[in-house]
Amino acid sequence: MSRTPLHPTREQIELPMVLDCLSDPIRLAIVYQLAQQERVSSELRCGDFYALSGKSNLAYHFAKLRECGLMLTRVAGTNRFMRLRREDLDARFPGLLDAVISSAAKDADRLQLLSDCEMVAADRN
Amino acid sequence: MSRTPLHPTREQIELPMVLDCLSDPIRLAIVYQLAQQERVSSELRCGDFYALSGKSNLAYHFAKLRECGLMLTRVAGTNRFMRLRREDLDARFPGLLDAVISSAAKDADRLQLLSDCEMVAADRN
DNA sequence: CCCTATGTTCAACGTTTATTGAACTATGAA
DNA sequence: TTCATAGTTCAATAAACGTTGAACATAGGG
Repeated sequence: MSRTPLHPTREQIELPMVLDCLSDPIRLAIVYQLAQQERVSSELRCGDFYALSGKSNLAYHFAKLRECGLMLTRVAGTNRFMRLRREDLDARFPGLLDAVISSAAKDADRLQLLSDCEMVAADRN
Repeated sequence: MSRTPLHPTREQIELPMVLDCLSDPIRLAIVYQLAQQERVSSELRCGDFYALSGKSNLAYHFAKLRECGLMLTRVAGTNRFMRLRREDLDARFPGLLDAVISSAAKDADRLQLLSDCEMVAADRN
């Protein structure tokens, strides 16, 4: 396991890659949940998303989210804590992330977004 | 040639499909150019985009843009006039289209966006 | 030390995607 | 009618994508 995964610099974040990353339902759900978590200013672990897919598939999506600059991974022991790159994204593409998040919230029932209770349930597991 | 291509209703427009559509550089350039054209409240023909790719490839991208609900095609003689579905998109995903357009404008040099002169040049051809 | 928990990496697979050129359709003009 | 123009459709190709399970790496707890 590499110590700290590579992330692009703020200027290296590209619009098409970000949009492509957000276009996958699982990745959109991950980003959405990370955005919800921002309000409590804490991070989430990979295992918090097992309700969405298997861990190997999640690792694949996490890598995509990191490579395109949407999220940041911090290694702590055997855990990886992740959070949105809110400041970088707002600087590069003002209003974009919020528009996507609130659009996703409007369609929460169509998109397989994890509710808070599902998150807690996955957490208990 | 079918008389009028099928378009999804406003409610059928899905966020992941829209984001995926916008994630392709050619389609993003098309949408960007259509957004510029909104200011003059006129439409654009398929041939106005020949600078971006060949016409068969453009027809493929136009179909994608229609199917995901981003644009509308009106048949007039041998021409097809296209415009953004601004009202529907703003109703479904408030602020999203504008955020994408202005983000694209900021990165105009990285993204292969057609400038106005290139549009005119392609038009003369 | 061994065992478990947490994630990543790899190979394999089937699917979808973007791109190309050729064939086709339909309209309008001469 | 004939010809040119504007776009679509089709078939073929190569590349990228998402998903799966097995193997691997690493850290912490007994």
